[in-house]
Amino acid sequence: MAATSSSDESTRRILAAVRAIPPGQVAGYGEVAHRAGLPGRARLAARVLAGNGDPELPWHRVLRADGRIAFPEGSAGYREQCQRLRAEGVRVEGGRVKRQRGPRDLDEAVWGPDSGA
DNA sequence: GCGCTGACGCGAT
DNA sequence: CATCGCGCCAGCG
Repeated sequence: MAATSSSDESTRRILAAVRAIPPGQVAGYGEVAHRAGLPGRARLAARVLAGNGDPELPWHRVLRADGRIAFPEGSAGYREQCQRLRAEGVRVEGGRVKRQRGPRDLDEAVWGPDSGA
């Protein structure tokens, strides 16, 4: 068998982390990368999503650390991601994703109450 | 072999 | 809260 390239391995892990994101919930690129065992490789996660080929991959649940859509406003990807998130019950305002639960505890509220619990 | 760009992150201003 | 700059790695010309 072909040698398991670290890059492919990392890619596989990142995709798995993205698939692990439950509906109605979102995660940041850095968060996904961290879950994949690649802390600090947020850019790599983005690269993977950009080159993915899985229609079932919930890439739309992946946003920037600020909770903002990674795509430029008005872009096709932006609209699609925004629409998909709304379809899952995610509140999107001005390209910013806000959770439905209204806890103002940033530490707990940022990316999911059960994310790290 | 080299430099630029990019679905990023975080600290500082 | 918005903006700027630096650091990070990987693909591409």
